[in-house]
Amino acid sequence: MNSYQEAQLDALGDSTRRAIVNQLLTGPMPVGKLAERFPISRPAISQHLRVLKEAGLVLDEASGTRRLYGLNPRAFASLREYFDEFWNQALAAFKSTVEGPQPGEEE
Amino acid sequence: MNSYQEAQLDALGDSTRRAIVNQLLTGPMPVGKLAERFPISRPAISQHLRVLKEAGLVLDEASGTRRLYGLNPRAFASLREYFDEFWNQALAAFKSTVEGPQPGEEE
DNA sequence: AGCAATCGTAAGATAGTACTTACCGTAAGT
DNA sequence: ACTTACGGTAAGTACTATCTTACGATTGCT
Repeated sequence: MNSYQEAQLDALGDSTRRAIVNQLLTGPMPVGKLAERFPISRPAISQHLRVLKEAGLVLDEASGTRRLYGLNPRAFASLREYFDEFWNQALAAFKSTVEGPQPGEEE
Repeated sequence: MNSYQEAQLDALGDSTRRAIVNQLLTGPMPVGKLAERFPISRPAISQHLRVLKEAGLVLDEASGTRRLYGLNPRAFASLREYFDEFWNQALAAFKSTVEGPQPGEEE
């Protein structure tokens, strides 16, 4: 029900950002190191990281001239709960269909 | 790890499609009825439904001249498991950071 | 202080995606 | 058979987001 998931799902709607997140699964990483593993430029990675950060999916920490980015476990716990709840409701909606579909209900 | 989630997250990366999914949470609905509740045209809804269907998030069933669309509970169960697994790994990556961050590990 | 390394941001170009209008096919009703 | 209702598809347009290049700011090193 929360509106946080809106931004999170928007952020995960891009395959490059999902790849970044997967890369961070091995542990925090500075921007440059991260960009080396992708065929796109470092600023592009930086922009993606901003989106992920605004969505709360990643956390950043300055470390000298570098900046480490890592996953935010709480965000993924939140998403898990979201789909847990969603699955329950979807199942209920589905079952009510099988038992008695009322397609032509008026507004 | 499955590639199914790729298409599913792509599909859920659009706010209109998320709104459609939320609408279907109350039960299956024909396309026209669904389109009435949105400020965009029926073909637009139809196109969104195609994306959702290809991602396996919704199921459709012909009913006379109408076509009922409903949520696919299995897809959301799959997403829930995905984030469950993901959360575990993210947590592990996060903990290993706190205990001993190795930022300058060479490629 | 000067230099090198790392990263964020701005501006512009490119590509992708969503939307509309128009059209066609199919099913039900008269 | 004709008409109406419903929905999918095609083509074209508009918008949004992604990417690149260029620049500036901050930190650490000598």
